[in-house]
Amino acid sequence: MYDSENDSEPGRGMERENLGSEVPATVRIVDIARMAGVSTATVDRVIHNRGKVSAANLARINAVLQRVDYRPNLIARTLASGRQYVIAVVMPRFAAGEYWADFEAGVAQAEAEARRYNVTVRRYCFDQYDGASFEALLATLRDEPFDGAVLATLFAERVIPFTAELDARGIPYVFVDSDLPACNRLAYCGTSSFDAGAVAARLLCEGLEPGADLVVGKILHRGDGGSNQCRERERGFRDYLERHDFRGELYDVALRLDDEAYNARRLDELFAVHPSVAGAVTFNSTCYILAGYLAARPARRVRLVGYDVIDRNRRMLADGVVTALVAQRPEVQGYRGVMSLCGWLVEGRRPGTVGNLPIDILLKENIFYYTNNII
Amino acid sequence: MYDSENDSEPGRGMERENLGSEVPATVRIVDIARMAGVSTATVDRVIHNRGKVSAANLARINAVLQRVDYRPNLIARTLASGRQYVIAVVMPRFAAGEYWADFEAGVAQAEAEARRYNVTVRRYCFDQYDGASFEALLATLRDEPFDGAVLATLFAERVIPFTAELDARGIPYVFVDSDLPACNRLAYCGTSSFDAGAVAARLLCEGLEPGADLVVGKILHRGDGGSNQCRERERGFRDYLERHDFRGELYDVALRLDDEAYNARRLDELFAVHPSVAGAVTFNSTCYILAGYLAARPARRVRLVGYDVIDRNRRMLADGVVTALVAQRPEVQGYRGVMSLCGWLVEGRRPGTVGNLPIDILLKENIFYYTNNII
DNA sequence: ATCGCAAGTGTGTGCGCACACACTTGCGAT
DNA sequence: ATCGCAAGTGTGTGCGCACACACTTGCGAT
Repeated sequence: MYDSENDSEPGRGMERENLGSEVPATVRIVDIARMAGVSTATVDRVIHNRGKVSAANLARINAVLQRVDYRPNLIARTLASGRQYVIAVVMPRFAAGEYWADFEAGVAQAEAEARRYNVTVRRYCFDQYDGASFEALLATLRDEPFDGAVLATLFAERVIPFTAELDARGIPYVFVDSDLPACNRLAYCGTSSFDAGAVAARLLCEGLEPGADLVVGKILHRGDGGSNQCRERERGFRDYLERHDFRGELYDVALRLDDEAYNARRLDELFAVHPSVAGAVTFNSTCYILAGYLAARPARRVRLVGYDVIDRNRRMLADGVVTALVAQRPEVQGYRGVMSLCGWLVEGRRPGTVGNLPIDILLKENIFYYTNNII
Repeated sequence: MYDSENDSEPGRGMERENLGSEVPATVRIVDIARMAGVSTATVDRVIHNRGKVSAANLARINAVLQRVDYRPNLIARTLASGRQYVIAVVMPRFAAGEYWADFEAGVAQAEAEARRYNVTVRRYCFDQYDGASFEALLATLRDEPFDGAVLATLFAERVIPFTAELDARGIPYVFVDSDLPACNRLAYCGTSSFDAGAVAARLLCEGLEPGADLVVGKILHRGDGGSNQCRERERGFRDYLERHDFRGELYDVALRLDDEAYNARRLDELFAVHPSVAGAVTFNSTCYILAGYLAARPARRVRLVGYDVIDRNRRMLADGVVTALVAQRPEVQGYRGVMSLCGWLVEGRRPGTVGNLPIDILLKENIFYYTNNII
């Protein structure tokens, strides 16, 4: 049972003398200095490991620190220290309403909060469909000064060697979007892509009759095998089907971002050849492309599951064209990515290494409230 | 497209003189005082509306404030001002693993963060199944000093007159659990209970054949009509059924918290009389009671939907006994409830009045990651 | 014997703000 | 003519900490 009191509070300014061996409610550096019989500067040296302290004083001060459970006043620390930190956020460029716009909203909120701790955020954007642009951006970053980085891991093979450089420079980094456990990251803020694949599979299969086949819609990258995230989701998706004795076929169809006519031709073709298709899935946020096609052909009863609550998907879900969306709180990823780095730099507070976010399920009935995920 | 630069940063300590009519990167009170030709104290009076400023100076200072978009350094403000705030959190008493324990976790995190702004949190707990205990607690609160309150609205009829008292005392308050829009609350942090009822209905009906009947499990309160939250959810639930032409019957069954044998008897009886029952729902977190009964009788194929991811429900969901859970992020409610009040008291930052949280859907496939919802 | 230097140590200042306190001015009451 | 008082106004200090800087001490090199 919980029913505590939690009284207390400093009484600061009242008589703080004559504490004898008592530990005052809130301990300051001067208090420690007095208890250890040294000056505040020496205490400061110990607290910050600046060296130049005699073994005797070091021991004495550490003993006091131990005893009183000193917690520095971060407010005062930030005010006193002019230390400025720069956090680099490496993420895809985006237009309004796209997936990464939500991520950016989280970054922006973190930026506003982190400012008071003398932390500045700097964005570096690349083209998510062009690995070369990412490579070029990394080259730029080699000459940029920053104290920590948030890295979107879309191009996993290129991220990995870069993190080795960061390790060498002693710069901490946090992953978002998908994890690369092999790297020495300070943290990962995102969902388990593999399991998010399984969730999509479950949602898609729920109402499907045994013989049904599926379509997998894909947007091809330039010279790459697709984002790390999408590959992992697909693995999880197929794994689920396998474990649940799915008997149908999966047909890949390559779609284009901005070519509705082309997409319609490809899909018409596919449905003509395979009339048994009764479900469709995309492993990124472009499920609105398939939805747009299906909305115009209501006769085809196709269950459709995709990822990410961007405006266009949201509408299609509310309209009943999309069956379900699986989402991963991009704003939270942006917010936490920056804030976890901020906490580490400013306070030395180490975040949980793998902070897997919940995998959210959105249906027509609950989509309206899916917003406002950051605290 | 986003690809900004965001350079800048103070250069504090460098030459800050000779700024002419330029606005320095970061404006302090002394800067404003200099620009307005007054002392910092006079600026301080204007900023805090302390009065005792001549009309001429007032106008001049306000003009400067307008021009430079002054943003007080909250760090410095907090450090300088010894002002202490107390936030009262009025919530049900709980045991580990119960619903309100999650809420408390959020309160605790907020407490830790708010401490640095000289904000103290004080809990006041009542018995959620006993309206009289709530009434008694409110009586206590009349003599307690606090600067803001977070109120769980289980006993709506008793909360409403109390808020009138708070209004009279000029104390801001925030609702959690369920909203009471008629009150003058600073904010509401929680889900739309009505729509959360609809979500449960959708999840329950999804795989149900037309003629199936439903059971509604309830825990009776002492001398009350059930919590506001539960009543609203039930309204939403029934509304959904009506809108979707549900033809079956709904049978209420009154269960007891700690009397397994009793519950089994009542349920055996009910299923004997109504073998057509194929779905069950509870409108609070006690769905594990029904789940425990059904787990021991695997022959009955009953879809079961409930609320809140407490340990016992989580286990039953993972085991496949519970079909789905609807959840409302209690930790976030606790966290935001306190923090929104904190922001208001310390910074004068007004939160959004109705911050409806997302309505979360948990299935066997995504329950594992449902944790860690606070930032 | 003298100097340089590393290892220790303490004093003083400022971060931006809030607020206590002292002070000035002018006007009405006596 | 003098006093009290309200309305304005400014100076000074401290919140807890970081850090620049000056200083002392002792030892090895010359």
